[in-house]
Amino acid sequence: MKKLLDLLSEKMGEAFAAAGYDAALGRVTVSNRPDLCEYQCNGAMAGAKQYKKAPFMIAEAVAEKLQGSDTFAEAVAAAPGFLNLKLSEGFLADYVGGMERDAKFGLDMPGHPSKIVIDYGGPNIAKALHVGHLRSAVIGESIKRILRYCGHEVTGDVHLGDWGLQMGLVIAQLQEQQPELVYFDDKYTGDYPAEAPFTIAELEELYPAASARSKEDADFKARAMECTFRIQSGVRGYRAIWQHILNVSVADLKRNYDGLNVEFDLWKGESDVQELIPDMVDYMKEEGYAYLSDGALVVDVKEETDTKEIPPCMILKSDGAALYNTTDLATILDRMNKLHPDELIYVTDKRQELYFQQVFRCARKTKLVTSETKLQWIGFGTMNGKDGKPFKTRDGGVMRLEQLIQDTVDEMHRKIAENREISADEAEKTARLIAVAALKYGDLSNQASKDYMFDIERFTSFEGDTGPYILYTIVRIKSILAKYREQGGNPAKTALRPAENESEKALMMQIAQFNAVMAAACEELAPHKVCAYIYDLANAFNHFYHETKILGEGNGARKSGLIALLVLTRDVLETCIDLLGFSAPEKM
RNA sequence: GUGUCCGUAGCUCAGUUGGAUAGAGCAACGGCCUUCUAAGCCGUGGGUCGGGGGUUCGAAUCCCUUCGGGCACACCA
Repeated sequence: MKKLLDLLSEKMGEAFAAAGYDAALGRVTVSNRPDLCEYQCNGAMAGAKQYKKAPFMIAEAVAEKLQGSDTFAEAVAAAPGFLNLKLSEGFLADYVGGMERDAKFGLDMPGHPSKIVIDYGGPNIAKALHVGHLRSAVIGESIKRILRYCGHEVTGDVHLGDWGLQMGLVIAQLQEQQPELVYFDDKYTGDYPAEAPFTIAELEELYPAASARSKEDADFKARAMECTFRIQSGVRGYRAIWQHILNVSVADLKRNYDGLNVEFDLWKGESDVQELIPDMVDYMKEEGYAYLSDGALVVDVKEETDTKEIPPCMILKSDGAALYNTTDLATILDRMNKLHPDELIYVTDKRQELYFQQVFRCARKTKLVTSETKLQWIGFGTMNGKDGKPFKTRDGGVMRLEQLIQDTVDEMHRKIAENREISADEAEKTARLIAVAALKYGDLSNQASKDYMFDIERFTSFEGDTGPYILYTIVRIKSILAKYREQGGNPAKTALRPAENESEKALMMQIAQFNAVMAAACEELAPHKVCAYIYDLANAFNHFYHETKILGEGNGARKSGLIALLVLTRDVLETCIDLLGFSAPEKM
């Protein structure tokens, strides 16, 4: 379906043309003066100079052409040259009715869907997820869902940090604590146990201990590097223990991401592309892209138009070792070979902007990607505490993500329990659902690129622009529909009718924005636009709800029309929150 | 130093890509439940859009300048 504003602009353009002016002037926007009109067109003012006429004259002439229109119930010229518009209720009902019958509420699917790989999450194995991982997961997941909803073919990859010195450190520390483990016996030739010799909790203890120790104990650091070398050169005991670490970590990561409704299609990591590196490096050398600079192998990525110095992209360190860039480039190569994507999207901390600029330029220059491949990077800001500085625990440490979620669930649980009577089991489930909504909405309602302030009090509040408020609105609708069914009604057999009061019309107009908002959110990879939209929609609904008796409506046809509007509102809201990555309970 | 992003109500944030009187929420104050969830709704107060110039019929939005802050600037990821 055409977007409502495009449709209105077309009609307006026809009126401009009929009055002898350029149809392109007929662009219609939502009114910024709701007291005066519903929609407006400012084209008369824009065209005044071109036609050397007073804008008001143009507006009047155009308004004249719109009299008797079946689209606009009202079209009047206002000084100095605005065209103030009100929609015909019948036209609006037809439009919204069209949405109702469409599986995607009037959102057009692309002629050629894009094949997209989105890289987000980026956890390290053997380390607990912390609050820094929250944004990548939440934003990436939402963007993935939005792109998918808009008709693209999207693959989400978690891109594990499962290679390098961090692995060696963990294993060196384990060897220190349990030297008797069979994995460390070079003479052992039998099978290794299927069961890991540690739990996730024990595993998470190893890295901090090893990291601290390596800073003061040179011998230990040397052993860690030796361990790293052994894993990387495939010594079987070390590979076996590494595999255990991977398995135990991934199982725990899945559990954590599950709790946040975050799902990855691929659980690939840095380790998966290591074997591609030697050939890739050779290729870059042979083709003359890479050269030695201060001992390191680099590819120049400067461009004429740069306003600042862009350092070259480093491929190998001066000691010949690969680094993050190398792995990321090899990953691009791997994805291009296996998935043939049209587009690659990365969701990372915004501090990595320059880094990704280098990697992208390098990938393009060295033809790892085609000239058509779209490379997009989305940098997100820091989650700050109430003091405006990066979020920390009370004692200044890094908070585990699990803890943050649990705190939010507890807070939610407390609020639910004090206001409503529900069973303990129900309360726990509902608290978790609302907590996830509170966290995600609190994050996603901000522009991703900006820092934002994490405030558990505010996010878990049922008042204002919050996740819980959105859920509450949905639950309210569900509650009415449930009662309607109890009374013998069937919401599926209802039909929309033209609005009969202002708040009902306002609700319908808000619903009608859906496809435009979704297209913009998809185009700009901007979940916060979906948040802003459902907040407006929830407000429009609550206003309508307050003014309109629904179940008490005596006129059967009208009641049926109202129920149909409720169903549509609920469906649009639930579709949107699903794209944000959370869901609503039946009751709360 | 270079580059980049940001500065909007006491606080947290929007601002439809240049339009009318700059909007929400929180906090404060006042009103609305015998009626579909009052976790709601309605209303009041609160602003030289960091400052200064410019472009334009018209600027929070575009350009210049200045102040203040965040971040990044090849062998970490």
